[in-house]
Amino acid sequence: MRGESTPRLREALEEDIVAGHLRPGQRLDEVSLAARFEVSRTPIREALIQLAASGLVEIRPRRGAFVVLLGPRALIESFELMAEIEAACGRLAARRATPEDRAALAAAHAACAAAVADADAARYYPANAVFHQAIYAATANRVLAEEARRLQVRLQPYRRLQLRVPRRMEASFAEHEAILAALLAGDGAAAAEHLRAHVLVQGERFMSLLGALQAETDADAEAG
Amino acid sequence: MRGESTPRLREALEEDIVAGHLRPGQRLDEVSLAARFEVSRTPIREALIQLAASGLVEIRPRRGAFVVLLGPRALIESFELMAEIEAACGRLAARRATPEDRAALAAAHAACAAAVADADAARYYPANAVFHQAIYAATANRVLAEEARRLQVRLQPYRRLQLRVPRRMEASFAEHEAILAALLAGDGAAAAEHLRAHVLVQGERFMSLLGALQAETDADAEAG
DNA sequence: AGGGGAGATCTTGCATACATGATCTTGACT
DNA sequence: AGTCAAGATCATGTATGCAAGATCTCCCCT
Repeated sequence: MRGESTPRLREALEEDIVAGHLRPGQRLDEVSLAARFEVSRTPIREALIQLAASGLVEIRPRRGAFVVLLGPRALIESFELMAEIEAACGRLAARRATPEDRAALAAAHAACAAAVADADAARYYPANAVFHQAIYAATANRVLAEEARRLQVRLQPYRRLQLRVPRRMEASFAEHEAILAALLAGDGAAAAEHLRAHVLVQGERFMSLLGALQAETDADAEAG
Repeated sequence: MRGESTPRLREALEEDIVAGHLRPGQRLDEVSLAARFEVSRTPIREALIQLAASGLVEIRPRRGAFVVLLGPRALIESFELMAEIEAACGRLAARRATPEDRAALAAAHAACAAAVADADAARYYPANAVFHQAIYAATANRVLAEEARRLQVRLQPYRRLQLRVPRRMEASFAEHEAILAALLAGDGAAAAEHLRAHVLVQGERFMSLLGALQAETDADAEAG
């Protein structure tokens, strides 16, 4: 067997979780996964441990591994942390962005604009992620950028639901405009504030959506 | 063998690294560790993977595990990230600290004061860590607090060297006074600024210390 | 004498085996 | 009929075995 199957497994599982193929709360059985990927339990276990460390999976001793299901409180707190991290990125990026960084930011913003023009939400969300990653890169701080990226991945499974929030895409894009302007103007404080608000409002809208979905689910449960 | 040896191993290794028993850059041989802890390689491997995820260890494929040795650039970036995280903690803690949180902050500060009065650096540094953790706790955001704690642990092996910076303890304590005052006054912006500066200055002093030590080592190498 | 390469040795990465704790099933009792 | 307990069943946690890559050594060649 050629080596290095663990990284492949980790990426495949991460992809499945982030893409929503594996739902939050779902149990991840080592034996089934081993069968599915045609490897032994050992590399599966190692991949699961890594995913647990990155916050996508929770391992309960002797009980198994589960796709992390963030409760309302943990979700709020995670969005708050994300808001602070992104604000920090904005502060630093505004001061340090190189001409290349600025070009990348503008290009990512343009990609978002194209998606908005086509009202193509399925294209907007990846473009949005790229825009944010361009901000991380412009901080010239890889440790910070990596931290931001990890949090982004961790929240990805929940962001997907936002596709259902009406007119969220247009609102998000308008916020991006203000963020980009502040960044290009080198105004760190403004960029930080716009980013903080941008992420927090996402979190809030998401939470209210979650409440609506929960009510819906409860109603279904009663009806059924 | 009764189960659950991996968490114990992880903590023991983390302790050894943070306490400086295992030096940055040192190789961690699975077989030796297994012999030392009287377990098989399997739980050792799993503990190492977890430590790699928390940033204390680096695993190079097919090459083995090494205690992470942050280069100058990564160190600067890590301190910068820490400064931003702590600033965020300060902002939120100033607004949200409960009476219990305030009491804990005051108590931690008093412990620092006692160590300063006795000029006892060995006691000051743990007390300092407790003070900062009290700030994290006061944010009422466990996700953020956990993130801060993880970074604190990650930088711990390097902070130890600061014991050698002259009058650093007094300077640190003076900065704590300003931080505590802002927190108790509910002034989030001031608390954030004081904390950011506090951590950044730590990082800067640390880096210059590192430069001095490096020069010393080089001189020794030439002399030897 | 120094550098490079072939073979030996060692370590990691993965597979498999086994034991213990968790879960599920079944049956008895209230 | 419902509940609880004991046994069966199963999954996890750990140990051990094995193959392949990395490192080290030593010798040959320039």
